[in-house]
Amino acid sequence: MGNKVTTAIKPTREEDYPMWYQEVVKASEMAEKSSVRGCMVIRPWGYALWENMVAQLDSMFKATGVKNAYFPLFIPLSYLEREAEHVEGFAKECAVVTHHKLEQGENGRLVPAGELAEPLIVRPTSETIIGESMSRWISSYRDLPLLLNQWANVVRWEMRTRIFLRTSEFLWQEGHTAHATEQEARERTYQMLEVYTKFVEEYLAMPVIRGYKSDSERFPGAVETTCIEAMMQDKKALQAGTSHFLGQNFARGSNIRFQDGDGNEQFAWTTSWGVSTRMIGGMIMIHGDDDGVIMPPRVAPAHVVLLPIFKNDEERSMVMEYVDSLARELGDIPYKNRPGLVVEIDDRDTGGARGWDWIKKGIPVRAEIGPKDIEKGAVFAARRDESPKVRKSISRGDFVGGIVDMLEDIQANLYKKALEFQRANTFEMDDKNKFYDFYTSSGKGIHGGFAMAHWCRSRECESAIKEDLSVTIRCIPFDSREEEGKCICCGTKSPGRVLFAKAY
RNA sequence: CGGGAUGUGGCUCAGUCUGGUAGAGCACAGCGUUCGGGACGCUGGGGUCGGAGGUUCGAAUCCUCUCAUCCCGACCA
Repeated sequence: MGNKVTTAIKPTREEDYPMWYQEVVKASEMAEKSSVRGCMVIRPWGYALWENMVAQLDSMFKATGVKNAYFPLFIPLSYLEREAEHVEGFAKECAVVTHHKLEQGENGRLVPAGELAEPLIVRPTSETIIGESMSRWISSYRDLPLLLNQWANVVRWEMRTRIFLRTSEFLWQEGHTAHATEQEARERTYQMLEVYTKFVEEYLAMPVIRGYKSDSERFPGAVETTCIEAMMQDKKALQAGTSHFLGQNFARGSNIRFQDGDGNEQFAWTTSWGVSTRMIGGMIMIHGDDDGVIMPPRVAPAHVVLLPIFKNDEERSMVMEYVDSLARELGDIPYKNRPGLVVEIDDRDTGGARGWDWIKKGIPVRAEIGPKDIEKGAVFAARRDESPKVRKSISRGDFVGGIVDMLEDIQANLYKKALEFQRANTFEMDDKNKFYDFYTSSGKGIHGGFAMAHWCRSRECESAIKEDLSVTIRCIPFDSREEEGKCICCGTKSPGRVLFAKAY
C-alpha cells in the first residue's frame, strides 16, 4: 500500500531480472513461446521491428556491394564434414532429417517412412552449402570478390532456450564472401563489423565494444572471429554480432579455387558474418524499464499512438475527425529511412488500460486528444523515455513540427543512458582478489560488470576464471591501449587488457 | 543426458494429504454508471482437471506407465 510506485511489469528488474525479461516480452506482445519445444512465435509488433531492422541492415550491406541470394535449408551430412573444427562445433546441435514421407502405422498413427540414403541436416549455418556453390561460380580472380548475403532461418538444437536470446530456430542474415587475397578478406571482415557497429549503435541505440574473440570463443572453423559486445542492465554481456575471417579453411573444404593473374591456382580467402533476432532481446534488455519495452524510434514498429478521448457520439465524431487529420499529417513526415511516420490510432474504450498497453509495447510517443485539446488546438503528449505520469500539452503545430526532433531526442537519450551505464560499470582491474570479489560479492544476484584486466593469453588462465566465476573473455578490444601488465589470473606477463564479463 | 519440481478454463493458481463428480482472481462478451481514467456494478461464455491404463459404487484426488514443461549442471548467434 502507501506510496509504492506501481509498475506495469512485475517482477521489476531489480527483483528478478530474468523473469522481468520474460514478462516484458510477453506484455509487449512482441513474441511468445511456441508449443514447439525451444521455438518462438514472433508476433506482429515484434516482427514489424525485425522488418525495420532487416530493411536498414539490408541497405547498408548493399551499399558495400553485397548481393542477396538464397541457399537450401537442408544440407547433406557429408558437407558438414568438410571442415574439421566446424563439425566439432555444430555436430552436437543439428536437427537431422532421415525420412522423406509418412505412412499409417499400427493404431493409425503416422510414422516416418522412406529412409534417405544420406541424411540431411537443417542448416545451423551455411558456410558449407554456400561454399559448394562458390566453388562452381569461381574460377578466375576476375570472379572475385564474390559478396553474398542471405536472410534465412537456422536451427541449432539448444538445451536451454530463452526467447529471442537463444531459441532452437531463429532468424538471421549470414553474409559470405570470397576474396583473392588474405588482406582483402580481413578488410571485409572488419568492414562488416563496422556496419554492425553503426547499425547497433545508431539504430538500436546500443553502445558496443568491438574486439577479437579468444581462441576458445572463436567460430568453429574460423581463423579469427571479431564481435561486438553490449552490456545489459544486469551488467552481463551480450554478443550482438560477429564477423569471421575464415582464412582458406572453408575454401579448402569446399574446394573454392581460382586462377590468379599469373595463371597460378589458389584457394580463395573467405569471410562470414551474421546478426540475428537475438539483437531484439538485447535491445529489450538494454533499454527496457519496469513498465516494459522502450523502442528506439529509428527502428520502432510505430512512432506515435493517438489516443482519442470522448464521452459521447457527438464528441466522438469531432475528436476522431481531428485525430484522423493529425494522423495523416504525421504520416507525411519522413523520418530517417522511412517515407512517413507510422501512426497508430487506438480508439478502444478500455479505460486507462489502453495507454498502458502502448507503454508496455514501448511506442516512443503517446498523444491523448480530447475535446479540451481540440479547443486549444493542442495535443496532450508523453514520451516513452520519461515517466508515464509526465504528459504535456503541446500546440498541434509545435507537436507536428517538432515530432522528428522529439524522436531523435529519445533516440539520443537511449544511447546516452546506455553508454553511461556501460561506462559506470566498466572497471580496470589489476588485483586478483578484487577481480574475484567483483564477480562474487553479494547483492541481489546482479554482480560485477565489465572488467578490463590483463591476461597472459593462455587457455589455462581463461578456463580457470571461467571455471571459478562463470566469467569469460568477451573480447580483446580493438581499441585497448598498448600496455604491459600482469595476468589477472597467473601474474605472468600480459601484452594488454581484455574484456571479462558474465555473458548471455 | 544426470539431479529437483510441476502439469486444473486464455493467464496466475486453489482444491489432491482426509476420493463423492470443478472453484477464485485476472482476461473475455453484453448492459448500465463512470472516465483525460490501469474505474465500478450486474449478467454471461468458456475446463472430458497433460495422456493411457488400473483400484473403486464413484477418481482432479489413490496406484502404474507415459508425455510435456520449468529450475539446476556440461554446449551456444
